[in-house]
Amino acid sequence: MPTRPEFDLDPRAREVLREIVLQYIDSGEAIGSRTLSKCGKFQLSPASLRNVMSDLEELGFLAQPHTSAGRIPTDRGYRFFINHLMKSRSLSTREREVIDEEVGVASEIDEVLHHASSLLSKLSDQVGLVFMPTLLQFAIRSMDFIGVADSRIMCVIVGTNGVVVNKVIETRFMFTRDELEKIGRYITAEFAGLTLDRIRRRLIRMTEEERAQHDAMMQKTISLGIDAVNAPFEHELYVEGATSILNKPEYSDAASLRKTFLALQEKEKLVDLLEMCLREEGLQILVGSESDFTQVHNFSIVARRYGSGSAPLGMVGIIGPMRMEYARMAPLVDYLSRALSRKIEEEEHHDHG
Amino acid sequence: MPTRPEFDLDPRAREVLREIVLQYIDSGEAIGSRTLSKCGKFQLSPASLRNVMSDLEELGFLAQPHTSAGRIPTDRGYRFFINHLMKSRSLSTREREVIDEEVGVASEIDEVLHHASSLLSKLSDQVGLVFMPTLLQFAIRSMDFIGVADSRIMCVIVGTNGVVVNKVIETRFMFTRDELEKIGRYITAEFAGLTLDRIRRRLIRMTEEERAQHDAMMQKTISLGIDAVNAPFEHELYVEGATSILNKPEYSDAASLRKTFLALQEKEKLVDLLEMCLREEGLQILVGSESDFTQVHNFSIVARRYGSGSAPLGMVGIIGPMRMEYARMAPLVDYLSRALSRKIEEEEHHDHG
DNA sequence: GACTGGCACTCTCTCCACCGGAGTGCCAGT
DNA sequence: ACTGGCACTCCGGTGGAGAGAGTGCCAGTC
Repeated sequence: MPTRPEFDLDPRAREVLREIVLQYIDSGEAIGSRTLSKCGKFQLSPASLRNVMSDLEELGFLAQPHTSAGRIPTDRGYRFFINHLMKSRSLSTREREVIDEEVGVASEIDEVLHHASSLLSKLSDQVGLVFMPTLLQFAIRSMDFIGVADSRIMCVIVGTNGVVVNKVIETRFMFTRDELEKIGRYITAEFAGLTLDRIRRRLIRMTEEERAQHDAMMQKTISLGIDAVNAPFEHELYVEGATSILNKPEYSDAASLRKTFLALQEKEKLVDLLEMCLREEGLQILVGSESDFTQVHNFSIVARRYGSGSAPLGMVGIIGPMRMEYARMAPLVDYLSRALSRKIEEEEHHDHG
Repeated sequence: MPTRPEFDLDPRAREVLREIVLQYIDSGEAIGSRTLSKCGKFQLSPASLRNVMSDLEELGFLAQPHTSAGRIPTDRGYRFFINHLMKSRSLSTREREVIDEEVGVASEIDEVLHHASSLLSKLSDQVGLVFMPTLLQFAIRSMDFIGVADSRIMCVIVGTNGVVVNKVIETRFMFTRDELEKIGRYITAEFAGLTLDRIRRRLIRMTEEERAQHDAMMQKTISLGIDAVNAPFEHELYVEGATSILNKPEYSDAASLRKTFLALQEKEKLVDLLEMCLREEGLQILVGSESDFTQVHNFSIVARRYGSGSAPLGMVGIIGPMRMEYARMAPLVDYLSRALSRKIEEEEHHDHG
């Protein structure tokens, strides 16, 4: 027995597996040998197909819900299908248009990201995900401060990629409007183009250098700058279209609906997962048991990084039951993430020019 | 037959109705004469109670799901209960503490409002609502502008009530950083304390007056000001805790769950409804048929205005099945809305001082 | 040796009949 | 005015029968 049995599945077995996965994705019901025989793709009797299916079950690609039901794919079956058997459907022109328009028209990247999750959800009929992590490798174009109340300052950071982030911070000092403008101008002039992380380190170094000089204004500037950079820019995770799971037969009973909704509520777990995915390049597909979270809830995730090549900004993707149309989801997520990335890179070049 | 039959319900019938509503709210099951007789509050036999119940049914306060079931309250029954029979439970100290802390601790009103809906949802075990309409009667403390890209300016408006609103607007002119600072300072100095609506009208008047003078800077100022005020500050509606309906027996089957989730998704309808409620002062309770939206979905809404007395800022409340603990929901919503209002008024006074 | 038909078996799902429980309305009696 | 009794209705659960779908295995065929 070879170490990687999936690579020497004979062509017929591959075809059978492929057909079972396709039909199961389509119908949601276990596939029996008779059904398979009647579909016309094989010139084999049910009995022969039973033998093939029995082999596939032994290899762990198929499983039976109960003794006398047809077979359904296992996680491993899906995985093999995705890696070796799937033929990605190309996007329809309509889908392409919808995405291009949504991404192209909106002026703010923030806005696009806000909408992207529900767009994705609509197009895929799954739950759309958009994740924007706290990025300390976020290069800034400008930083400004606006007084909101005596000791509360709103800090607005514009990134070189056009993303705008704002956050109210609590400060120790009081600031006049003039001071805030001055500080904003100073920090922007001094640090534009640097990442938040580097700015932070540099400011901290400056604290030490300045301590001797007793320059009150400089102290306030540094203090505010550090506060701004340290302020927890929260992860943002949009989970949109949870209602789409209401239609899925796998969640048709009230109990699993309940479980599933609650699972999608647990954003921390999803954030952890997406943060891990963020390290990898290219389209990623996680099936069931391939992560703790997806295993527990029988989810699959199709996601891809977006952002300029050098500095990924976040993840877009979909989450849904393991039985999903991978062949359609893959290009969809892929295309959207590329469209977003293109938009972001345009923004950056626009900035340099 | 009197025009308002509910006012001359004899005391015994009132007590029976009250008991039926209470028990039905508690159990969710239709109440029969036997159950009622056994509860001990009436020294009557089931047969006598049947007569009373039959009367109440004729008057439209009770209904039978089917011939041989007990009775459940109708919309009208709930209404009578709420108006004349309900004894509001006072909040537990724990509930009071949780609300006080949540409202007191958070520094930003925005933040409080963000959290208020999920707080309310948790405390009530219903769906929490927080609505913040576009308010043209929004008095400002300051207005500032920050360049985000060449023709895109982020406008940050701080209200006298401490609410911070920000929005990116598309402009016709290009602005330097200096110009933006100048404009912000000018508008803040000139218009602080006025409502957005008055600012808009004044700016429009100024357009006409200035047209002759050819002051480029002034033109840009007015143009940007008008853009900022006209920019659609969207209604914000937070609908939190939709998962709480998963537990309610009235939505236990998949079909009604589906309908209910989709209904809560239709935010426009909810916004319309809450906007209407905004006109009324004090705690409002809408039961089933009392509005189109609640009728279709068998919802009830308990909501109350918040904001300073003179200028209501929005609505907080809960939405859930008609069978809800009105006696607990009413004081809960009431207390939260008062806490929010207090917070907002503090903020305003703090500003004047 | 690969494929096929046949057969006995298993498991689920649906339909239907049945019955108990709960509740009602009505009536006669106190 | 209230009560007990009685016949009736309707819901919900239970249990068995039977159909349908699928399997495994075996013996037979090319």
